[in-house]
Order: sequence, then C-alpha cells, then structure tokens
Amino acid sequence: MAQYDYRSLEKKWQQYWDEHQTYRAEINIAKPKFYALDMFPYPSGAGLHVGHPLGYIASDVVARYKKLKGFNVLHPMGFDAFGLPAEQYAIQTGQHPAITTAQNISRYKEQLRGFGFSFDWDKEVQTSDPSYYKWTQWIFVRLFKSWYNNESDKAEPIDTLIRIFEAHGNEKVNAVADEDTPAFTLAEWNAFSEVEKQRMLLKYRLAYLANTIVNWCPELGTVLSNDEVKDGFSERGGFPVIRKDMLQWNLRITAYADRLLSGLDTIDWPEPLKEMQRNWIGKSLGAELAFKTEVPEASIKVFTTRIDTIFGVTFLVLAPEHELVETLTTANRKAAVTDYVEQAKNRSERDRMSDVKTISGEFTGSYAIHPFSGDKIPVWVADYVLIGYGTGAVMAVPAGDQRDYAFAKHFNLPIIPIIEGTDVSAMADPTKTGTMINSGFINGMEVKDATLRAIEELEKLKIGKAKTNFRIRDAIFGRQRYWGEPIPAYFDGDIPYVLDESELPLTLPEVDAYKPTEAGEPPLGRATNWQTADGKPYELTTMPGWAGSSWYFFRYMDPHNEKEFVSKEAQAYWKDVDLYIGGAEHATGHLLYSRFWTKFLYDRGWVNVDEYAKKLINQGMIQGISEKICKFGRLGSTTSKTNTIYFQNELGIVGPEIINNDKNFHVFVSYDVVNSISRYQTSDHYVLIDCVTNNELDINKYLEWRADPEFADAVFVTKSGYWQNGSFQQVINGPIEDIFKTKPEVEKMSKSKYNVVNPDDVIAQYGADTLRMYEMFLGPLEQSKPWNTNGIDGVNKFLRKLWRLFHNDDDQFAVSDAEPTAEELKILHRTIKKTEDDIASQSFNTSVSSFMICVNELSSLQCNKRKILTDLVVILSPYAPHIAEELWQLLGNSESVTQASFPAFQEKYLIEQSYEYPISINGKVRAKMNFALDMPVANIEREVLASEKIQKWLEGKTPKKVIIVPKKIVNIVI
RNA sequence: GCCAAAGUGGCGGAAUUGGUAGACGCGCACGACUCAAAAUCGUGUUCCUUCGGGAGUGAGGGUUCGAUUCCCUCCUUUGGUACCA
Repeated sequence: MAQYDYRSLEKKWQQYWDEHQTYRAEINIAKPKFYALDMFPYPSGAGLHVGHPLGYIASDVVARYKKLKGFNVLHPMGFDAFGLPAEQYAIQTGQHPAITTAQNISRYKEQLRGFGFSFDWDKEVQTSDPSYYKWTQWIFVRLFKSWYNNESDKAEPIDTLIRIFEAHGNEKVNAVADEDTPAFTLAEWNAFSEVEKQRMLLKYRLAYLANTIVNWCPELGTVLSNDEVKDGFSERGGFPVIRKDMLQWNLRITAYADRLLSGLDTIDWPEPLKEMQRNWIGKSLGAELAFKTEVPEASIKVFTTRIDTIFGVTFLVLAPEHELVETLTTANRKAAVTDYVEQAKNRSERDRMSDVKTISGEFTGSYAIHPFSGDKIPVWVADYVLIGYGTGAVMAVPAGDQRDYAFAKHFNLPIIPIIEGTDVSAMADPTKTGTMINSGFINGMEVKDATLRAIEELEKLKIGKAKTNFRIRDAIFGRQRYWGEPIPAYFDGDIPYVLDESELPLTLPEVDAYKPTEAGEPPLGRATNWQTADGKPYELTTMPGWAGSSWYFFRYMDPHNEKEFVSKEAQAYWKDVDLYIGGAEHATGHLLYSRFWTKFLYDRGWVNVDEYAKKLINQGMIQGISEKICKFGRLGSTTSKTNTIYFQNELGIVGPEIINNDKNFHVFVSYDVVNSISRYQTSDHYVLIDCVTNNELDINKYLEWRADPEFADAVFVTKSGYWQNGSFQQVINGPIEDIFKTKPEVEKMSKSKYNVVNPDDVIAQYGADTLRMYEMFLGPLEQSKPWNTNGIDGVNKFLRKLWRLFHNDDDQFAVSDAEPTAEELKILHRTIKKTEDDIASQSFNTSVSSFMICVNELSSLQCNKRKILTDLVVILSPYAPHIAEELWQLLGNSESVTQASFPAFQEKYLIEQSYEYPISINGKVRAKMNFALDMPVANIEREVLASEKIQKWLEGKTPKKVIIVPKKIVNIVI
C-alpha cells in the first residue's frame, strides 16, 4: 500500500483496536486517572447525523491525548435507551420497543465504530437493560427510604426519623417535608395506626406520592416535566399540554435547592449554563406572612420580597386554584367567582401565556385585615397569580409592582405611594431605595432598615417571618407509559410500599398493547399478574426519561457489578468525571437531576463526591442547511420587472411561448425572480440537499428524486426563460441565465427537512480521520454552526500531504535517519507546544491549523527525518488516529501508537536569537528592525532613532517619548 | 420585558496579559507540469488608491503612545426564561 488509502487503512486499525482491546480501562493505582465522558445518546431510528459526533470527537481527542500523557483513561459510551419514539412506534406497529431499541443501538454502534473512537465498549451501559435499571430502581427505593434532615443538612435513613418520632414526636424535627405536615406529639405518634404512620412518613420521604398539578398531555397520554414543555406544547410531537391535578410520584429535589445552588461555585461549568440553573432554582429572599380574614379559620399566607412595602397593600389576590377561594367567596359573588375559576382552570398553559395582557379577575366579596394598620383589604381572585409559585397568593402593592398597578387601575382599586419622591400617576415604581412614607411605624426609614424592622414586627406578632423561597418544584417522577423503568412499589390499600432490594429488578411485564387501558390506566395496567406474591398491586407508572441518565456516569466505573451499583474501589479510583462534553439543552433537565442524585448518593455514603463532573463543556449544535424552492399557487397576469416572462392565467401558464399548454402543471420559480412576482401566492418546499450545489437546483436530479409523474411537465422559471420537458427555453433577448436558484436556510438537521448529512457518506468519501479533523477545524467547539462541506478538501489534502512526507516520489516508504536541523526542530517543537496549549484550552480548531502549518513547512523543507516524523505522528494521533497508527507501524514500531508517550517540547529549540520589532510612530507602524533579544533597551532606542528611515518619518521633530515593549513593539511618540 | 453569549474579508474562522488585524482552510485569479484531465506545486487575494499612501474588526463616543481586546450609549443576531410576587 503506497498511496494514502484510508478505506482499507481505517478498517484495518479499527479491527486491530477491537482485537487487542486497545482501549480497555482497568483500575491501576500506580497511574493517575482521567475520566472523559460524553452525554450518551438516545438511539433514534434515524441514526447519527454529522452533528452528533462533534462532542464525541472532542472528548476522544482529549482522551487519547491524556493517555499519551501517561493517564489511565476511562472513556466509555452507552445508550439512554428508554424513550418516547420507540414507544410511539410500538403503539403503531405492535413491535416491542426493546426490539426497535436493540436495532437502533446496533446501528449506532456500527456508525460510532467508523469514527475510530477510543471507547472502552466493555464499559457500555444501556439504561433499558434490567441489570442496569435494577440499580436505578435501587436508588429509587433508597430515596423512598430517606428523609432530609435540615439540622445535619443532608439526607438520612428514614429509620432515624422513625426513632425520633418514637422518642419525641415531630415537634423538634427540622426536616424538609410537605407543606401541610401537622405537628404531633410522642403520644399522638404512638396512637397512630400503621396506615396513619405510613401516611405521615410519606410527607417526609425523598420519593413520595402526592397530589400535584402536572403538565398533562392528552395526545401522548402522559405527564410531562417542565423542561419537556415548550410554550405550552410538548417538546416531542408538539401536542398541546394542559394542567391537571393528579396523584403522582415526586422526588423532593427542593430539599437540595440550596446545595444545588452553592455547588455551582465549586465546578468548572460554562457560566451561561450555571446561570440557567440558578434561574431555574430561583432563590429569592423575602418574608412570609399571614393575613387574617373575616372567616376565623381562613388566614391567607403570602410571600413577598418587598415586605417594606407592606403599608402599600391595597388588596390581596388568590390564584384561581387556591384552596381558600371557595371559603372566602361570599354568597352574592359565588356565581361570578365560580365561573371565573372554572374558566381559568380549563385554559391551557398556552392560552394563559399568549394572553398575558388581558387583565381579568373577580372580587371574592371577602376582606382581609391589614396586620399593622387594621384596614379592611379586599380579597380578589385572578389568574396572574400562579398557584405553583410561593403560596399561591400575593399581597398587591400597586405603587411598587407593575402587574398590581395595572390590576388596580383596571378595577379601580386604591394606589398608595409608599416611597418618598416616587411618581405613581402613570405606572408603578419598583425602586428599592428611598425613604418610606404613608407607612406607619416604618415611616421615615430607608428601604433596607424598613425591611428588617417589618420582619422583626411580624415575628413579634407571630404572623410571619423571613423566608427564602425557591422557584424550583419537586420533580414529578412518573410517566403513564410502558417503555421505562417500572417503579418498584406496590400498594396496600392506598399506602405505597417499596420492594425489598432482593426483589429487584422488577422487570417490565409483557403487555398485549403499548397504549393505555380502556379504563385510562397506564399500559402496565394491561399486564396480567402485575402484583406481589401475596396479591398486592404494583405501581402502574414507569420512571421518567431522566431516571437512568441521572447516575450512569457512576455505573461506567463498574458496569458488571451485580452486588452494588458501583464498587467502593472503582468509585474511589475513578472518583468523578474530569471532562464532560454535551449539549446545553440539558441545562435544567439531566444536568440538574444528575447533580441532585449525586448529592443524595453522597449524603448516604455510597459515593464520595457530591459533584460528579468537575468540568463541563457544551458543544454547539451542528445545524443543517436546508434548501427550499418556491412554488406558485395562483397565477394571474403581470410582467415581472426584470424580464419579459408573462404569467397568464389561473392554470399556471407561464409565458406567451407556452400559452398553448392548457394542462394544470407545477410551476416553480427561481429565487432570484421571486421578488418581482411576490404578490402571488407562493409556497416554499424543501428539496433534498443532494439536488443542490451552491444554491443552484439540479433540475434533473430533483425530478429523479421526486419520481412522480405529476412533475413530468413541471416548469422551472429562471431569469431569462423556463425549463420544461428536459430542455431550456429562452424567452427574452440577452444573456441566457438558466440558473434556478434555491433558498438556503440554517436549521436543525431533520428528516422532514431533507437536510440530514449522514457521516457514513462523508467517511466513505473522505475517511474518518478527515471527518474527525474537519469537525474540529470547523470552528470553536462551543459554537453552533451550520454543516458545510466546503472546506473538507483542505483537511483531506493535509492528510495526503502528511502521508507524502513519509514517502518518496515512487510512493515507497522512505525516511531518513539523518539528524534534524535546528529549523526542523523548531517547527516540530513549536507545534508540540501549540498542541498542548490548545488541548488545555479546548481550541481544537487552531490546533488543526497548526498541524497544517507544520506539515506545509516540513514538506517545503523536504524534511523526511525519522526523528521529526516520529514525534509528529504521536502528536497527531489524537486527531487522526488511523493514519497515525499506520505511519507509526511503517516507522517500525510494533506496538500501537496509543502506547507511545506525548513528546515534551523543549524550550531550547524555541528560543529566538533576535526579534523583528515593528517600529511605530504615534501608533502607526512605519518600519521594521531586527535586534538581538539581549540588546539593552537604551541601545535599541539609540539605533532606531539613528536609522535613516525613521529620521525621514520624524521630519526633524524630537520624539516626546519612546516606548519599547520587549518582543512586541517600539513606539515613538512625537 | 429580563438574563446570557456573540457581531472581524466572498465564506468558515485566527489574533497570550491592550502591541504588525485578517493566521489556517475554502473559494477565486494567474502560472508550472500534462496531448489532455485529475492530482500536485508555485504566486496573488480586506477595501480604496494618482502606487506616495489612505480607510478598516456592527454604529457612535471615551481611556491610551497604541483598542478586535478595556469603559459608556445604541443597533442587530442567537440561546435561555417569564404574569416568579
């Protein structure tokens, strides 16, 4: 093999790596570890497109580099195999989702193999495998058997809570629990029945069952988490989502809100992503207080961040779903309020959001009592108050809050200014500084002091206290679906119990269909015998999609362990992820939940880290460029401005030349003439990207792709004529322009847009090494960019050039054993240094550039020195492993290049003897002069000023100042 | 609306702490080799220019001997998020 034949070469080495298990990672105490992790994919039926592997390539480069640097590298891959598409497919076809999933996984693995990744496939995990989800269920069981102790600020076994109850009741317990948890004494606890005890414990468990308002998607027949809902529609499928009150499994992630927030400061994650998580957690400091009403047992709790504005309260507002709405509504307001509440409840998320400007609400007829002034304050119900945030009720301060202001204006409620100098005649003033007025005992105070004083007073009167509120809600942990991990719980009456560890995994039962039962139960309701040995029914919902992905990074460390989810030894050695690469779209989903699970596992002592990923990089998305053509809908008669084509009538007859064609046929118009006829109805249609080059449609290819007789007579109108029946007709005088323009658009790659670029095709044409290097070369990793094959030839050319460095004109391998020259060493060591720096800062694109420069320079020096080329192959191998292996072998090495060590750059080759200084005068570069590096600054100055050229520029003036920055510049100021 | 990131040739994109803007690649043009093509190699390529030079990193202003880089105002794009009290 003499030419660079990537096809056979890449196949050969991929096989070699498999056979020799080159990338097997075993615990080795003697070596430092490095854990490079990719977000594992959901194996969709469409296979990989060129965008998916971008992050994998980057992590592979780092993994291979770290290995060369002497690290023991764990670089695993697996599959997030439970998911909706496989289930939807199963519902339609009756094929078991496990079969579809297995097929997709094997296709994915085949595709991934083609890239030459250094994955250790022995570590593979699949979340849908019972030997994996056994441990997902195990963690769920542990969550159920844990509570959150605010005193120790961590999760503890539920037994410790029971012991406290048995000794003291719950009066001294400081735990995270349901809002409605009542206080009870030791005596009361002991008097509880077993059912009552269990019901009470459920209020403390980290996995619990509760009535929750959920995002219900009727089309999908399941609930969705907040991050699965976009603008009131389901993320997958785009079906409408409504709010519904349901009994649901939840995880008490709110217990960890503060630690999830503070933990962000300890990890090296992208700042925008951290910010997203901070916003999602939404910590706000304020106060909670209760307003008494005329009904003795009904006091309204509100949360506010502006307790200083308490004297500006002129009304209270309840969310329509608020439990006190019914109690507080007076008889004469009943009809109106009930009507309003009904209407608000039935509105979908979408309606509510698109309609934020309409002000609506109803007066309940009741009044609350202002805690300080004793004034009567009307209580309203309005849907601008959300039941899901704070207490579901607000104290309205029209002077300080724009929404309250608008509401007050609309319903003619009073507005009391409470900060001196603010103007509330036209809008609210949310200023947070100034002196309080109209404010009773806090009059004359600054806002800051007023806040403290008001809280003090609330606490004294025992009607309120300072409170931290979080936006984050507990995570709903159940889906009414088949294809997920069964929740390992059963019911005795209405009390849930979890299975014992020894009974796991609770495997998915066979069902006759994958859709809900007639009675509307989840698909698991179809399973026969879905119950414990003594006949207690199992839970029918399965876990949400994010369950399996919340801890997989630990399983990779020890995937075959049947006794533990990860052994103590494996976890102690691999510890945490050193580099995690994946998309930012998981910011408030997977990346938050997995941090939560890690902290829980840490609290209970099963892992020894409370953050699992030290460093995270979000790779950008590679988008596709879709191409559209313009089709005419309705035709009339006009002359376009730029040419003489006539559009005659309704039938789609294009010009006088083809007026005799009275058939109804398709007319497409080139995009460079569309504007001149834009008053007609046109529509855009996607075109398979293969039919388009440089925004020009290949009409024959297009018709071939459509393969539809209806298109046989289609007319394609261009600037100077039209194309029909295989030939082009010119209809105007002048130069022929038969170019049919398409309109490109950068969008997400998707089947329906015909813009998917399959990596298999690119690999077949250029090879995996070219594709790997090209994806790295395309631009910064974090940035999203459209896929564009325009530059791929350049990378391929580079690899061929590299190959030729090792071969003579007759394509025979030929390297020289002569000693390298200083210049050659300089080129090599500069490249080594650059490669190291670039990998440290993840600037993979400039690294590829530096290789190109290196090879260009070496080949112009005709350098084929063994000593240079050996090191060059090693530093290139993380990017282009196949060609590197081949050249490494040709150089006479018996082991794989992955066994080599990364050459250290030597400063001595890089030291410059002299430096060419740009000489600038008042900031403009006017000349260049060479000086030895050790030349004193004073001497440089003297020589510069003495030079003729500079003298000319100075025009006889004396410089005010001469600035010399070593190895940078000489600047003369006149 | 709020939060975040980003605006540099025909294109993708470079530019350590402020120090020769446009590296590297694509594209384009010309040339060499060839009967020819492919491949390869070489030269040029921000714009304007009277060939002296001038302008130039979204717009405007500021700090500086010197600004793509720092500060202020504005514009545009892309993500995220929202009656969050």
